[in-house]
Amino acid sequence: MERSQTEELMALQDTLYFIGGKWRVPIINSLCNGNRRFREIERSIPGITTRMLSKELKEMELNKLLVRTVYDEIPVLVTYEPTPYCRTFGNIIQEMINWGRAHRKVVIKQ
Amino acid sequence: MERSQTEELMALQDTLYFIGGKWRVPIINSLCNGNRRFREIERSIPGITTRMLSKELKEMELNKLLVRTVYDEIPVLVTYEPTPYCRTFGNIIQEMINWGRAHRKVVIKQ
DNA sequence: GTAACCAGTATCACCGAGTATACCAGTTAA
DNA sequence: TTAACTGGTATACTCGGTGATACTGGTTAC
Repeated sequence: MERSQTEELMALQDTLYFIGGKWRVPIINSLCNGNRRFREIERSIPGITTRMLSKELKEMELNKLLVRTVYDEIPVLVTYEPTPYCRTFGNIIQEMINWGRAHRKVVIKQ
Repeated sequence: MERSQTEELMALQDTLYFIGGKWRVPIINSLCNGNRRFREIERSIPGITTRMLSKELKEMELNKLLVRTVYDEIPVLVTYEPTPYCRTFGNIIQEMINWGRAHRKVVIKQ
């Protein structure tokens, strides 16, 4: 019981660390919703800057959360494809959406 | 479809905003695990400082996530009790624990 | 020819979440 | 009487995540 409480907490904190900042989860969600191109993802997340999106996508590629592909067409075409690993986060995102809907209220954001 | 994607994103971002920092979710988890007293909660979350715990608990009381009760015993006894509203976050926490367990790996934290 | 799109990069600057450390008044156990 | 516990408060500091803004090189549509 004492032991399992500690183990639970560690798992929880790993997940929180993975979530990290403000944009990782919305980006995963956007990818899972079928958005693939840079500007497409950008438009699907109002408020995000190209800088933050670019930074996150790079990190997510390193962490095997997505595959970036450059097609040698003219003009150049770049796609971001979520990996199966990325999609394992789907349950949490769904629960977050459910909770957000259920507890909709006035929330002051900056 | 376009509309529902936006609505989904808003719900998601509300939840992320609610989670806020590093400590809110571990504290909710600790309360849901039955911890009630200040030092008890503090000990259940290695790494947290009294300052952060105090700050979070105050905010959570304002947000009706917990009820703080002072018992006029000697010595004074203070308890923090999670509200039903607080407990609605349980599903997300459980999913986070599940994900963290499944994707256990070396994660560099500071 | 110019405006708008794509896929980003480059700087600069901020600010607040989080850390570190010390302290307090009261109580209890050895 | 000294140490350790309870339930916190006070002060100072840091640092990195984020925002704002501008720019690039190429392409396409009007």
